[in-house]
Amino acid sequence: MTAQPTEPLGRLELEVLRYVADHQPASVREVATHFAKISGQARTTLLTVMERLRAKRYLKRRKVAGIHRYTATVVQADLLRRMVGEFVDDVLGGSVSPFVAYLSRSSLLSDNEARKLEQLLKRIESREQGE
Amino acid sequence: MTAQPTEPLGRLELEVLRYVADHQPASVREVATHFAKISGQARTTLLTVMERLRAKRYLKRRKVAGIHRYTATVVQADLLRRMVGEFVDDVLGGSVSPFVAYLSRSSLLSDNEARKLEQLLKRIESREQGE
DNA sequence: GTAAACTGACGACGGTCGTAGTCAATCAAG
DNA sequence: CTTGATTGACTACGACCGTCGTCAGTTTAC
Repeated sequence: MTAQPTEPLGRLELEVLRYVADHQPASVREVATHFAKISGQARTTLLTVMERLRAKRYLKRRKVAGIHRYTATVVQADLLRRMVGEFVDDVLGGSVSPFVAYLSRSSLLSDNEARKLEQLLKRIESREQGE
Repeated sequence: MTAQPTEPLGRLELEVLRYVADHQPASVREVATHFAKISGQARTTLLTVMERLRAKRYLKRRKVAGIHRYTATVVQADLLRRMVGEFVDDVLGGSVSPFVAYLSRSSLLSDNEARKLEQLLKRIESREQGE
């Protein structure tokens, strides 16, 4: 396994990384145009963020026709999965049940589904202890 | 509903808040002693963090026998649920599937359970679209 | 080929957070 | 009481991050 980048990311950094991952290989201009539209940042802001992402090894770039095109160094699914793990550890203190509580009340689930999920998670929780 | 505090929290702030919530009403000294043991911070660091938490309305305090005792203003379960929501929105971009991916590979689930979970998720995802 | 547009390197700044020291006030012990 | 420990207000500082301007170099369009 190639050494994964592990530095923490800020909110915008994360959003940018996600956007790039979904539109690779992306130029600064493209990304900047997108974020200008949805949240108004200046082009250089995105340039900076993308370069920081590159310094942190989440992005790499290569010059194509005089313009840098950025791509993610990590498969997005892997990244997200790892971040879920960090979140569960750091924020939820290792317990997964708040997630279920969230899902249960999010109106994304029927009562029946929520019950099933909770059952499932109960089993998980009991195993979680011995970590 | 009483206006919930909504400011973002840093990692330590969160940990402290959790600790206080689990040991209320807690004094600075108690909290500081705990964190000194597990991560080595100075007493004044905890004082600062707890006061910031209070400024953000996550903690309140009252003087008992000459010493301030802090308590959480929010039920921990509610707090966690809300943070899960923020996490899902900000980090996962509104989709719950990375969470399931995490669970599936966390060896906390049997293959069979993972299958069930993924089935459940599929139903959720199809509804998630129109949010 | 000259002007206009675009690109990217660099520097900067303010806010937040983790960190902690200083110092004054308070409390407890002799 | 006087003294030593405890408590808490205040100040500070560095790292990180979101933010962007400037400016020089490059590419494009006449």
